[in-house]
Amino acid sequence: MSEDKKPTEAASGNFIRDIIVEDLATGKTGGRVATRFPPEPNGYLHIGHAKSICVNFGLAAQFGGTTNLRFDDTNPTAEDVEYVEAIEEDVRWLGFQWAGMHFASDYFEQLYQIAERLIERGTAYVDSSSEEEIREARGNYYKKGVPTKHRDRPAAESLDLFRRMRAGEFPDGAHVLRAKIDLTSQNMNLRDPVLYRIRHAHHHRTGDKWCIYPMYDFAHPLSDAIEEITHSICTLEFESHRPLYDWCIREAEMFPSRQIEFAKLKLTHVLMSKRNLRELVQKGLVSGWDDPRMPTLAALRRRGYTPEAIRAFAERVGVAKADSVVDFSLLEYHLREDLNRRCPRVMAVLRPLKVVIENFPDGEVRELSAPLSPEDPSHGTRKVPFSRELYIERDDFREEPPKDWFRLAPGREVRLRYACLLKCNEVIKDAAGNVVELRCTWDPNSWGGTSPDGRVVRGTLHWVSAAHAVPAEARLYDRLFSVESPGATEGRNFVEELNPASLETLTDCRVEPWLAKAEIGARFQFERLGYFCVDRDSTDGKRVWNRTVTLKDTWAKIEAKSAGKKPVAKEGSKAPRATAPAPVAAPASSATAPLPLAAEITIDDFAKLDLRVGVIRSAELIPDAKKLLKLAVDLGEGRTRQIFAGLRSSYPDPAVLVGTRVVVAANLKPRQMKWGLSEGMVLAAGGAEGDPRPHRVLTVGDDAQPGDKVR
RNA sequence: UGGGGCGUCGACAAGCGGUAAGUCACGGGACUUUGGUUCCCGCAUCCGUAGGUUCGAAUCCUACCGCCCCAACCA
Repeated sequence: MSEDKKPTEAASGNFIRDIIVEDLATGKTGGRVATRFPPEPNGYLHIGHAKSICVNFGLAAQFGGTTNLRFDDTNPTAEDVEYVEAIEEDVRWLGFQWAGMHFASDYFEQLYQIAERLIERGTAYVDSSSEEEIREARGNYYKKGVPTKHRDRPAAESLDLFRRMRAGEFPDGAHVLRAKIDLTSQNMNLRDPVLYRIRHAHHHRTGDKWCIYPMYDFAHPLSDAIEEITHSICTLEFESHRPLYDWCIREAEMFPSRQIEFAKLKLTHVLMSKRNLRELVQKGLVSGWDDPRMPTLAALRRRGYTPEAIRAFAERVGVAKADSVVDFSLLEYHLREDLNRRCPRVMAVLRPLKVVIENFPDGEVRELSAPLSPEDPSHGTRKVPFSRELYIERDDFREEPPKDWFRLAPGREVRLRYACLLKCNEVIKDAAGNVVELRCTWDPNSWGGTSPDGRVVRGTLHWVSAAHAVPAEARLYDRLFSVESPGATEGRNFVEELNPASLETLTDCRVEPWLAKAEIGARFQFERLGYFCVDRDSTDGKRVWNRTVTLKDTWAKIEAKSAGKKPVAKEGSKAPRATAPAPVAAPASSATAPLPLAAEITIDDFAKLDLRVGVIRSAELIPDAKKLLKLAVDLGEGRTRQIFAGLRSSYPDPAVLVGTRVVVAANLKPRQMKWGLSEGMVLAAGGAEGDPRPHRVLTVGDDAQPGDKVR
């Protein structure tokens, strides 16, 4: 990279960048970089397209090049103007500007002329066979293709037919123009691919001017060539089309655009195919293409995602050729990062619980000035009213607080953000026993929220003044699917994998008065809750707030962990069963350490494990391994299995394990380790409280026989 | 019974013969008037497997294994 045009961002390179740098160095493209984003206007753009947009526009921009927006509108029966406008809007929203906007249909005349030339040269011919006949003659992966009877028809005859095809003399399917390449090619795309077909259909741009339309494989390379695109970046599935791409350009003797393929973006917990998305819409499982739970750009925009976050995400994901599925949490990370930087902080109570401050004068209203961003003073401040009756979040009060709880509870003291310290004296319940009100007292010396005497108050709660807060609706969105790969499980429809809690609508929320006139699309952080934006369903009287994404919730994690810690099977417990819905020991794929249950492992996954009773016949330390023990486990299979388990720290003297009846995941793929093959995994659980040992193996009663199934 | 592509930490992903970057996730800690942010620390003796070449291999060679794509008049 000795020349001036090098990547501006020193981020790790990618292979396309390398190719461009190389091309620039050798002057292959005349020092020019031109890319294009070529959507077919037959649907809405989604997050997967966003990556492609970022790659095309990003790469060109990085090298001072240009990017065209080109609609690949060669199939009139599938396409519509409605989509071209939506696509334009999405690209613009993402923050990109195209150098030129084109349509493949603009080139129809040119393309037609090229086709005629091919016929004259004898490299294309009109085939009058039926679709089935052509398919049959084309052969398959193992059978070479054979010519149809029209392959050697004189050029003049083909030309005449082709002109009459254009003139509309024939019905759909009567003839087709084919490239004459190689019927015996191992690449099916080269077995005389169809170049033109007859379609008496109205085109969204050319109207009824044409009744023959070029195929993608013909139109795409030539459109690239016409626009002198230097690097035509597309996805992996077009790799085997590249020889045809090159053939078309060579035969047409045009600008040598080069096709480069990369892996398209896939995300966990998300369905991206047009077919699946349409099904969600048509079945009414979502409210529409821009339902904030959809992966379309229109939906993400409505949900409150920012273009910056999506671009940063795309950059981080990288460009490579390996099929991959990116963690949804990576997208959320970039979203939060951007939102954290830009959003003002405000207070809103989603599930109100009334608090009456008994020692605060009735009717008095104090106003406090609170910063809109504790970190960035440039956001300014706003006024927040404070009075005798407030609302706090229901979730912030527990009558019987768990361990480590530092929010409100009877007799406990918390801080009301920016206001004061507050102590709960009494809990008022309705006839049904529901908590309906808290009677509290405040410390008048703590105004502002400071501790007057240095006493430590760990919890800080958000709140609103009951009389001043404005009612609002909140739509709490979560992932649409509860499984990592929706639709991937055999025999199960993705509809069954929808997350039943993907939308929770709360209609009785209260937000601080400053928010009463927030504009549609405006984004805020509701302190301690998440990022929200105003939905277009809002009315003057009532705003509707979309939750874009929650804040990270360490407390939820702590609570989940302590709930999961309840032992499913204690050491020496009798029955060989692990019935708890939240098993504490998860099968680590690496068998290097029995981990506490990782959140990604679902109950379904756990159910797939074949858990069997095994008796440890020998156990020894591995001299050069920090964590591993080498076990020989008898599963009643007539031999022992060798299993490496990360239990060394828990059992410094492995001899005590010999003879122990343990639970073994028997159907895991054997894993080759440095010291040999590990053929399974011994389940272990986190130690009981106070137990210094990190893990204990799950054991079963003496009556269990090696090989017994554990349920 | 064919052709093409790809296999590096739980997920992405650098690396291009000189001895495994980074990010997310995860775990631990500091700080904190958001259990947020921020900041520290930890997290692949190993690069699908097996051989080979080399002083030296994730990088080169060979074989094997696994996954993805291709037999539309879709794009």
